[in-house]
Formats: sequence, structure tokens, C-alpha cells
Amino acid sequence: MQIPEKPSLDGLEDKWAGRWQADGTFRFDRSRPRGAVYSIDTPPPTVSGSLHMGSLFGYVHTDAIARYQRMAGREVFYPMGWDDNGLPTERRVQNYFGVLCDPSLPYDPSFEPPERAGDEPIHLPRKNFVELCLHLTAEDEQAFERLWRRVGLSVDWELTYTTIGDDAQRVAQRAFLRNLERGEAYQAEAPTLWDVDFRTAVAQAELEDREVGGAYHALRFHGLDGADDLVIETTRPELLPACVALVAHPDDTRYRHRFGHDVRTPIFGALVPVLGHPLADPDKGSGIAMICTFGDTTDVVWWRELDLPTRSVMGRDGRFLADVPDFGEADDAAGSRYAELAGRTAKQAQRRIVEMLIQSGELVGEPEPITHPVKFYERGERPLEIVTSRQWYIRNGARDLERRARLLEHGRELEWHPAHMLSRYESWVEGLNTDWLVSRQRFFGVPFPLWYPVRADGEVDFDRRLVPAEERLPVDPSSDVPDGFEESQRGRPGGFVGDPDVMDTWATSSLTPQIATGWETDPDLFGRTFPMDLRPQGPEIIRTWLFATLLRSTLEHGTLPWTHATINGWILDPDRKKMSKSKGNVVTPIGVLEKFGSDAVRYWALNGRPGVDIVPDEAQMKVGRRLAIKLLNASKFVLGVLGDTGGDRTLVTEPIDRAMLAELDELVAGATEEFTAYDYSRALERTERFFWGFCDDYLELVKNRAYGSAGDGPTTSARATLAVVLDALHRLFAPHLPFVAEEVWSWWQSGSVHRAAWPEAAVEIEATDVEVFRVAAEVLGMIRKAKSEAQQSMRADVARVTVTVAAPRRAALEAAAADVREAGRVAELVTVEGDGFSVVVELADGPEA
RNA sequence: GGGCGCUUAGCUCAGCUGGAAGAGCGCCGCCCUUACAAGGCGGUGGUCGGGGGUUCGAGUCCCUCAGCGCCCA
Repeated sequence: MQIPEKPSLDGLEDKWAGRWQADGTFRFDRSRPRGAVYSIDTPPPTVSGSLHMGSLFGYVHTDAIARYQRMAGREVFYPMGWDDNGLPTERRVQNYFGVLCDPSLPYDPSFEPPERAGDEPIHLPRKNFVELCLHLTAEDEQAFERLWRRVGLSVDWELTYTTIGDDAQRVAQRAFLRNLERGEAYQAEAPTLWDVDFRTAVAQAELEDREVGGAYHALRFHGLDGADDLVIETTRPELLPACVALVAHPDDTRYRHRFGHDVRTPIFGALVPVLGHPLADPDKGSGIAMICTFGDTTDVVWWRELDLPTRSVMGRDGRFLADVPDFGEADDAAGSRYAELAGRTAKQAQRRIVEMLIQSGELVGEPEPITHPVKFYERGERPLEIVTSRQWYIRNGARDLERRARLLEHGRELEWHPAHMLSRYESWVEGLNTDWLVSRQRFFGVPFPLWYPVRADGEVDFDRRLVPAEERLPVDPSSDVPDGFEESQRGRPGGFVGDPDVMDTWATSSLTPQIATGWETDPDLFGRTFPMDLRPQGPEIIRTWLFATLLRSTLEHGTLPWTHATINGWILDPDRKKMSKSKGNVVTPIGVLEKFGSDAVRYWALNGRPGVDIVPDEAQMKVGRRLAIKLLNASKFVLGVLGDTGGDRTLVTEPIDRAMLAELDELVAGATEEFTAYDYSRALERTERFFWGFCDDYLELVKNRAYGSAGDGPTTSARATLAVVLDALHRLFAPHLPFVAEEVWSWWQSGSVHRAAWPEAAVEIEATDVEVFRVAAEVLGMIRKAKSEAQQSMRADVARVTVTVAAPRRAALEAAAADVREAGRVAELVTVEGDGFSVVVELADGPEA
């Protein structure tokens, strides 16, 4: 047994993280059968994101559960992924190196990235750009791994993957091809929400509404053959050239008689019909609106349901198209008026068109400023436009009630912690209105493993697809060639072209269970780990990651991907605002980890109950640090008095010692139950409470006896109890405070505490009176209080203590009388049978209390 | 507009199936006690957001209102 002179927390992280790594303490033993395995679908952190307290919070919760499960006898499959795929990485690379991707350029193998961004962006071929992404993310991943090791995640670091790596690409492409084969994936040319800055399509899950300023402009449309003019209100007058109809509610008597008749648009003089549709709101503006292709998603609905023509004006770059739309029977000058708008952004075009309306007298009154919700891409800066484009979709139940019902059913079969998080899933699934758009017009992602034939006339035949065999995956259609073709045929009549798009990043990360468990590449591992046991994640990605993963698993395997999902709360800043990079209120964990130590920071994190928001709180970390130090000191003390007595329960003969063990058994049963219910937080709270009582009361009570003051039997009884309790405490704290628990364990035990068995409550206990300890502790507390109030030292002598108490407790107290007298330095302890409970303490030197 | 969660001591929060209001921090006081002074011991502190109801009994169950946060439309 080796106990340091002056135990300290300093350096424990490096010491034990290094040892766990060297010993392979957390290496997954893949010989164990499925029933003995506990597998975790770890969230792959976005490595380009910042390291903040939120990154740490949820991972610590999961780690505590992992460590508990491991000690409870399950072989824990605990991989780590890195989410490097996708836009955040692209953006970081663009800023970091000052580059832009230009897929039309040929690969330059000699390209060297600049140290830092210059003034002018460097245009890079796609392959060079992707290389830079890989280069930078590799560095980020190392930084994350160092952090996780320091925090003490018991991950098997041999089980890492990246979402852009070959394994992930293979899985993503395979799953997509199977979706395609089963008709679950399809391509469609359709109006699509489009970010004009990123120049990519955006999915429903990536939208957010933002309140922005705008103004209602009243526009005069001209009636024909003497009919009245109609005034409509719009916040987007610039889309007037894209107007294809006016619409009012079918029951609106103001306009019903105009349905089916044409009116003439202002400025351009195009003929457009007045139509009825229930989505038109009679209370909004004048109750009649213009339908443009396309101003918002309602326009798309009207366009589809009313079977309207398309008159597009918005280009993918966010500027008005150069080509003049077909205005039909308009006056001759319409084209030249439109030419004034071509090339302008929406804002610029609006300014110009308002000028034109004022000039023509077709703007009614002054524009009326309002604020209204507008759809944005969650990472975008300008409102989304809608453009028509060819995109890939995966069926997600939005347009298929049966599928939707099945997905809702699966969501309810999942065990949610906390349970009410299910409602977020349900409201998302119930609100789905489009299939999942999975294609993105970006560069750093998994390409679609497809080519299309080029017909003899040079047109691409999108209806016929050239699909690689699964054995060929992963493929990059921009450099790989479909079977039966040669590179020289790329883009030529009679040849082929590759699909230019990459998959939405969620299309890859929705397959993390399959990537981590070796789906189709390692059937043995897959059989032992899938479906997985646990998906831990944040609440904000229920609609994306959780839903998409559940969807893919349902499509591919017909089962849930996991049985449990734990949803952590938000990390808030001290003003209770959600912590996020864009708000600039993130706190990096490095500082507090150094200041308080990993166990202390974990203690803070584990105080956050499942699903409950938490504020980074240094006071709590201080408490955690104090707890860890206390565990060092108490362990040192106990081990110092044990002698050669081991933790043998049969040696425990004294009633108060037996009471202590009964209390311990209750703790163990409670903590086990709580961990089983995924409530790491209560397990910690309960263990902590017990531990302080153990130190303050039990240790004080039996200290002298343990030193040998009362003869062999009672001394051995005390020492054996201390050994049993200390052993259990080390194990019970191990999931929460892994470093200090391992340290104190190492002083007297062999192997790692993290591979030791979780304690079990003894079944016997027969008729043990827990009151013996409780009443003794209570009386000791009264003696301390008396000394404290008399402003005397705790070592002050007490002449007499008189306890009046009911019979059963009196007997219990009598059984612990010797310990109480020694701990309180009491000369005489008198017990009197009586009602209630009162303690009179007469100090040897001072007034009666 | 619909849904979910929250509102308990100065602060951060626990309080599950209804049975005498809890913890930690803070604050105040005491104690250099041979495990621990970057400690320990003790004390102070609350109309449980407002209103109504069910019950012998409500922080806990029901209704309602208000505020905060989030999700969805």
C-alpha cells in the first residue's frame, strides 16, 4: 500500500489518462455476445466548431453512464467520430486560408496553402480545396481528442471515424443506393429553397424564421373592359415581373365575381388571372395577393395547386436573370423595363421598381413599414429565395401518411430521457411538409455515387442513371468512371457526366450507427453492437440528427437504431442566454479544467439533470474540487487505520457498524436504480450525501475504536466496516470522478477501478437497526452544537450528556454509547426514556447548554 | 396561433407515487481537532409565481392567470 504524504489532485489527469491508454482499459472486447454489450452512438462533434462548455456537458453525462455500464458488467462499445464533413469546415477553410473553391479548375498537385488569408481570395480546384479541408480538420480532431482525454471520456480511441472518411463515404453511398433501389430516394426538378450566398439548396430542417423589417407596398392592377382596378399589397414588389396570378379567398365576396377574369399588371402590362384559393387570407392587407414564381413557399403551393405557368426572375446568385421573362400579351416596352432590373439583387431591384411604380402612378399611397417572419438558412445571412432546380430527395413521411404514422410509432418505442423530449420529435414529424432534400451544391461532402449518360444530341439524360456496384464504393463520379466507359467520354455525346452534387451532411451523420458498427463490412462486429443501446445528443438536433438516423434505420433495417436516447439541456451563459458561437458568449473549458481539475468540472456537469439547462458555475466546480480532495484525505485516513483488516462483512459485529453497512446497502441500491434509469445526477447526489455523513459522523464516531481503544473485536469490526465502505465508495464515485477514484483505488487495490465490479447491496442485513448510527450521529451533532455555541473547541471535555428519548431509539443509542462518548469527549452519557427527543449537554468548563 | 418545460432561501437548484419545507453556495459565529485550514463545526435564511378547486391533509393532483425559455406552424 502506497499512500502519498500529502495527497493532491494535481497531475492526476495526465497520470491516469496516460495509464488508461497504455493499458487499453477501455478497449472494446469484441468477443463478448450482444447481450453483454452496451453500445453508444456517440455524437461526432463538429470539429470546426469551437470547443466550449456545451461540447463538454453532454459528453460527460454519457461518459458517466458508460462507466457505470462497464462496471455493471456490460462490455461498453464507445466509439468517437469527428464530423468534419460539410459547410462549417468549408467556411472555416475559406476564412483560414483565404481561398474559394472553383470546381471548374483542374487539380494542382503542387499547390501549397498560404500561412494565412491574403487580401484577395485564391481560387482553388475542388480537389485542392478538399485537401485543405482534410488538413485543417486533422488538426482540429487532435485538439478535440486531447480535450476529451483530459476530461476523462472512457472512449475506445481505436474506434474513431470521420464523417468524410472512406468508411463513412462507403456507408453513405451504399445506403443511398439502397434507398434509390427501393424507391425511397428520388430526383425531382422542383422549386427549392435556396441560399444565394452559399448557392445551395436548403432542407426544411435547416430553416429558421427571423423577424425582419419590411414594408407593405400597395400596387394597382388594372381591370379590363371597364372593370375596377384591384389593389394588392406585397412586401416584395420587386417580384412583380414574376407575377402569374392574383389570388383571394374563395368565399371573399369582394373578389368572387372577378375569379376567372384577367387583370393587367402594373409596369409590365402582363395579363394575369384572378383566382380563388383557401390559403389566401381575407384579413391580410386588401385580402387579395399576387402570386409570383416564387416569393415564398405559399407561392409554390398556389403555383402547384392552381396549375400556373412559371415566370422566373431570380437567379441562383441572388440577382435578377438577364433573360426577359415571357410576359405574354404585354406592351412592347415591358422587355426594356425588365432590362433595368436584370443583374440587380433583390434589394436593388426593389428600390428601382418602386421608383418605376411611383413614376407610373401605380403605387398607391406610401409603403407601410412592418416586421414579419422571413425564412433563412440557419447559417445564412440573406433571406432564402426559391429557385427551380434538380435535387435528390429521400421519402420521410412528409407526403405519405402511412410512413409518417410508422415513424411516429417508432419514436414512441424509443426510450427518451427525459421522457418529455418525445414531444419535440412528434411535433417535428407531424409538421413535415416536404421530403428530405439531401443534395447540396457544395464541395466538401460525400458525392452522389452516380453518373448520367449523355445522349447523342449532347443533352444529359437524367432519367437513366449509371450506378456503380457496391463493391466499388466509395466512388467520386467527378474523377471515377462508370463501368463500360472511359475517362475520355466524360461530357461527350454518347458518354457520361458525374452527378455534380454532394450529400447533405445529415445524410452521412444519419448513419453513424452503421458507420461505427461496421455495417456490411464487419458483420461480426455489427451483430454484437447493432441496434445500439444509447443515442446521447442535444435537443436542438432532434429534428435533424435523431430523426434522420431513425428514418435511415427504419428504411434500411426496419428497426430502431437504438433503444435509449438521452437528451441533454442547454448550456446557458450567466444571463441565461443560450451559449453559441454566433452570440460570442462561449466559454472554453480549458481554463476551468486547469483551474479546478477535470473531476471538479465533471462534478459541475453531472449536477445538470437529464434534459435540464445549466449555467457554467465556478462555485459548483469549487464544490466538486473540494469533494475530490475530501475523497483523497478520507481515503488516506481510513487506509491508515485499517492495518491488515480487510473488507470482510463477517467481522462486522458492533451494532453501529452494522447500521453503517445497512446505510451503505441502501445507498448502493438507490444509486444502482438511478443509474439504471439514466439519472446519473441523482446517483451522484445520493453518493455525495452519504459520503459527507460518513466523514463527518461515522468516521468521527469510530475513529478512536478503529485506532484500537476498545479491544480486538470492536476494533476489527470498525476497521472491517471502514474497508467495506471505502471500497464501495471508490467504486460508486468512479463514474463521476474517474481520476480521483482511480488514484485512491490504486493505493490499495489492483487493476483499474473502472474495470472493477459495481457494488451490490448485500441481501442479508437481517433486522439491522439503522437507528443505531442515525441517533448516534444526531447526538454527536448536538454535542458539537453545544461546543460551538459555547465558543469552545471540539476537543473540549463534556461532563455529562443527558438524552431523553423514546424506548426504541434509547436502546439504539445505548448500543453506540461508547463511540458517542469517545467522539464527543463525554465523561458521562445518561439516557432517559421519555417522549420526544431532547439532549442536554453539560460542558466540563462552562455553562450548561 | 399550437405544444413542451420552468417559476421553491440572497444565488444555483433538489424535493418521484400528496403525510411536519431540503442541499450546496453566500452570509454570520466558532474551532490551528495527529485525514483534511485552498480545511472543519455550528448558526441565519422560504405566504414553494398569483388566484381558485379536489382532499382529513397540497410545493406535490386538477382548473385558471401571469412571467421566462425552447420547439413547431
